[in-house]
Amino acid sequence: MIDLVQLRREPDVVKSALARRGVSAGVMDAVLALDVEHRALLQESERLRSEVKFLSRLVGEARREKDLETANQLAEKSRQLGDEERGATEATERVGALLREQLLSLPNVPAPFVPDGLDENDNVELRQWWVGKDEGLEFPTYAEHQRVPHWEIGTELGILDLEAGAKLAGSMFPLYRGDGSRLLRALGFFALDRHRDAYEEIRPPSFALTETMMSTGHLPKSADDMYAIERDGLWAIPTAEVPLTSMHRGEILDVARLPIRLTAQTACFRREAGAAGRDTRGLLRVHEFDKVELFAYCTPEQADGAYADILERAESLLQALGLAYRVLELCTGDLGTSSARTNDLEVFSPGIDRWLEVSSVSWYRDFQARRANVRYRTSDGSIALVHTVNGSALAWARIWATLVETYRQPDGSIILPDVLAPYLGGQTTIGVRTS
RNA sequence: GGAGGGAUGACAGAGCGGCCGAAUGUACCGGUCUUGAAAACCGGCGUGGGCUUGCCCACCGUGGGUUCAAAUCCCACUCCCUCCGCCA
Repeated sequence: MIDLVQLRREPDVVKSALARRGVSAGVMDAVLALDVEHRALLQESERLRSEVKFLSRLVGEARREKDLETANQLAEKSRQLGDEERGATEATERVGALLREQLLSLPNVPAPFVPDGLDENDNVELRQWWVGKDEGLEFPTYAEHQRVPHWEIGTELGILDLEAGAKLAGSMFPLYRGDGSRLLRALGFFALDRHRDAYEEIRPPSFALTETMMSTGHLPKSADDMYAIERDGLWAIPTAEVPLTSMHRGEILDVARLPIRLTAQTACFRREAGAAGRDTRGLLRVHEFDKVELFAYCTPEQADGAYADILERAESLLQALGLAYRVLELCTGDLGTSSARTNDLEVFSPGIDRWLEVSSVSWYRDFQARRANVRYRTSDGSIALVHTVNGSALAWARIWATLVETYRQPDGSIILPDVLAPYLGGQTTIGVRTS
């Protein structure tokens, strides 16, 4: 949620910032008008309330002095005012709810340097990385045996069984088996271990309350993109960002504790409601995938550092795995609702000849903290909203796909990067022919 | 799933219709004293909102209700604790 006080104080600044994200001036003016109306109603209902309280005190005093006649008169007057107040309060709440609803639907103010644009085509590529780039090597040319899509490799080696997954839960619910399942497990352990030096590992619930979903901005906007368990009022989390952002909901943190850095691997559930028919093959787009998330609660001053650290860690994982990738600065049109700035990492998948998003690092400024009411006490005793920053490191389904394609050998087997060996009992090959 | 007990400020813990936004203690901040510290003493010490910046309003788990007036009474829900049952 954006800052209403700021909107009130510098409407033109906020208006022009949100105009970059396609919010019309008319919408903003409507919000401002609601705010004016709300405050006027609030003043009136508070005035009435104050009077009722004052009269009630007099009733008590009159009673104590046994002046029942005065007491009854005052009580009658107070009752009338009370009726009036009830009406005023109802109106105030109705307008307040409307205002809040409008405010919740507004996106975050983008960082000044975020490029203008309509959609993903206007994102700006910042850099690319591949093995040997520093030594002057060109972008890798992939051989024929690497130009095989992962779903074919998976079937051939018996490590990915999409039909079995579909049988159990419908299409786009993958089932990994044998060494494929072990590889997935290894990737998660590998990443979590690398973040252990600075991030506390969390294993949160996979479901969250509506209130929790509101905090991150996933509700009310993205309800159709999430799985709901209506009977119990729960939603399946689309990312660990959801529980991590709400871990300190409603708290006032001591500034000495900041930044609080957390990491978690969870299953991520996505209905992909708007993506029917797109990227349906293999692991490109699935309803459930595992992802390690990095997260930080911090002061505004710490936000840049926290952001850089998360981005660096995500890149470092890709480099350790030897996968070619590029870094994008998302344009205003492709930015998530809650985000002020986002960098996507896309890995190059040779089997399908495409860049695949495997990480998204975002700075939310105080947008989520305002919804979730996460604050901190500064050294001078005042209270301010924290900033939240998070990023994936990494989303494993697409990494899994890219790994088996990139490291496929002429004989069809896979030789994995050595860094994974400790997590695979020393094994680095899949599908080696022993004969 | 059954029975009972509970939820009050950072923490502990009073209050159980009327100056109660809330006693008291601890912690914390400032001061006096001291060479310094501790102790002692004095003062301060929740959050959010509105406007005429001095006042007003809201908040005692959550949501309703009763009343002139609710932390206090009634109803529902949530969570925690104890016991029983079931269970990986």
